[in-house]
Amino acid sequence: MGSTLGRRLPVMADVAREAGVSHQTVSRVLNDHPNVRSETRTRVLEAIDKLGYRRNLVARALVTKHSRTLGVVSFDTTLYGPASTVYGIEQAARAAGYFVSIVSLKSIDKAGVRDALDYLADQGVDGIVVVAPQRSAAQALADLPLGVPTVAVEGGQAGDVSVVCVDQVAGGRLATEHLLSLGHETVWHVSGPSDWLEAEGRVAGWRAALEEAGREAPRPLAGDWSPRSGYEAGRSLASMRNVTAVFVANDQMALGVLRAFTEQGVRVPERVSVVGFDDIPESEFFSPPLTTIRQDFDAVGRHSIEVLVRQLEGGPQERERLVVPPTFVPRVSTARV
Amino acid sequence: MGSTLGRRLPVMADVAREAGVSHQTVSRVLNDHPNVRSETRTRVLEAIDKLGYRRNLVARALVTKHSRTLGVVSFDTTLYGPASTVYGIEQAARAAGYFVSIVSLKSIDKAGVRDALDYLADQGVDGIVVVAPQRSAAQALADLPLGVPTVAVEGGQAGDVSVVCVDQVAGGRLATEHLLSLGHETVWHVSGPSDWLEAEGRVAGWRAALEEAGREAPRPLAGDWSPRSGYEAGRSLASMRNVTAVFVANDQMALGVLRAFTEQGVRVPERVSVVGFDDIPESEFFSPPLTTIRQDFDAVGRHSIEVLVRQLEGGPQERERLVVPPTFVPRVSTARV
DNA sequence: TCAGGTGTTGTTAGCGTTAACAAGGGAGTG
DNA sequence: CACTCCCTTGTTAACGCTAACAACACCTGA
Repeated sequence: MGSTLGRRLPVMADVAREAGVSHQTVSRVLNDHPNVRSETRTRVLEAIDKLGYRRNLVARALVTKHSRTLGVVSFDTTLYGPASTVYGIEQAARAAGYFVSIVSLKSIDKAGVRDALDYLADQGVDGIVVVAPQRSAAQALADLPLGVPTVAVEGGQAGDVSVVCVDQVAGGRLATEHLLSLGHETVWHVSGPSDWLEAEGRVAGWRAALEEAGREAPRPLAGDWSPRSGYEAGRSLASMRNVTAVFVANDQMALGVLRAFTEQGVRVPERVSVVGFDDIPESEFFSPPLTTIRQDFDAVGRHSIEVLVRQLEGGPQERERLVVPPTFVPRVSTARV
Repeated sequence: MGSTLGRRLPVMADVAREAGVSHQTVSRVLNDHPNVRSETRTRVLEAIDKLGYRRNLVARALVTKHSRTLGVVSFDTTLYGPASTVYGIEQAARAAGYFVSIVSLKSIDKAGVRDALDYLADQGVDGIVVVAPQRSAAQALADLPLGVPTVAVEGGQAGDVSVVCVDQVAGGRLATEHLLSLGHETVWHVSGPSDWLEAEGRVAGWRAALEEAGREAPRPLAGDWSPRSGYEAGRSLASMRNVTAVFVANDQMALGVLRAFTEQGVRVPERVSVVGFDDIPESEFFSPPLTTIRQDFDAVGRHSIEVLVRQLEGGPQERERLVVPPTFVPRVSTARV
């Protein structure tokens, strides 16, 4: 209403004049200050409504020193994991009354992370969530003397900041133990890129489970998370007669493995069992439907905001470390020997 | 480093004092004003460096009335399409010197879109990109008298705002004509939810291609983009002996269709040919690899920012409409009858 | 020599809000 | 009835920056 097409937008003073009070009283009404007579409050609210006034958050931020904006630094939000995490972050942040400003990096070298952090700090964000799944990113974070409260997601033992992550080692164990329990002699592994903490954790869990069972760990095949790299690993594995069980570090690569097996006439799960990781929405409809380890990305996103907001509003506390457990999702790509 | 742990951050006046100039001169240096003696400039830059000064963008925004922040409203950024589009938007925006503030909606009713737009306008964004793939969202946009320059992505004929989109009708044609050219009598269709403009465009293209070839269009099966809905459609289709060609409105549903066919012993492409839409990274590794229609989401994102920035920096022009053509990606899920 | 331009710098006044303090009026208490 | 206290409101001063204008030095040409 009160459209005032070409004219300037109403400011607090305009509302004050309209309501016959001082601008400070308007401010009090807007900020739910207790000591305002209810009749006055009503009058102010009516004036606000009449003029179509909206408070200027930039001016507010200037004086309060809080922008109510959180920054998010992430790597390739096209991937399911980061996308879901960022989604969870955004939802939780908005629910907590914060805006979210995003920086998606294409490469995660130290300089990239540093730039992103500077960039966001310049903008005046109140806090930052860094989705730092690579060793280099976590490292960069650890080295940075940042003036803004920060939380790392999937960030390993990242220096002095709080961390929220999924227990990758437990996930790797879960997958491997499941395969061993089906009677497989040993379990092969297609890993993620070695620079990634998640990849490393899964390898560690896989290795630990094998060791505990007194089995030899075969040399892992390295992938890069892409279906293609899984496909290539799958071709290698298909040619080895002694492979009966494979733990693949994510579902996309598992898809590639399945494809390679299909092409080579290696039947899953009859001849080889396959376990993936992530539980992307597609895996249930792979051929065959993929047994996998589910990561609750949404929970990770939400928790990261909880930790950050607690830090923001509760003053400077010591850093936290929150671990979200993965869950086992049995489907049909695994079977007894 | 001038770390000044407990102390307040340096402001322009501090730099001015350090360099022995006025704060306005510091401002001039920072804004690349031409009329500054190079010796003075050097002195100021040294002072900035020494004090570790960073300009306060909030204060700057208050006086310039530009926040150099763009808002993005999107629906479920967990899906590959929106995620890729938003990624393209973010990259392009940052390259153009803008921050990006994101709002991901869970539901796209009119109220949701309106709230998101208000929310961003409050924050003081300079412009907004709305990824509005649903009729209701586009409608909401059309009805809103918004004070901020706005661009719609996939927004149909959205009222008075500029639109950037992929030519869905052409995509539907491409898929259907391909199948007809392989000698199929007719082409069945698994569509997206009817509220989605993209779904509607694909149906229209499919129908047009069939009509032009003088073929009867079978009743389309409605899905909701999810693999599961594709799976269910696939089960229906598998039971019909006269089905030889199916155009599925996205790759995820196509995966479900393939799965259902596999379960029912319907061989692809020997008995039925299947074409998808989107070209997600996984489709190349489906069983069989999926023939599909590729959407260049990245380009869409980039273009939307180009249009928006042009509008922002070039003053008020008339609205534009930019259409990105889809491309055909032949793989092995389609064959001659 | 002086008028007029040009390049460089400084001064002042906001931008729209909240914080801090001041002030006025009515109720409660001795 | 005087005094205090609290509730309500107003006044003034920041927040850190840019815009607009003023001022001064220097150079040019008549």
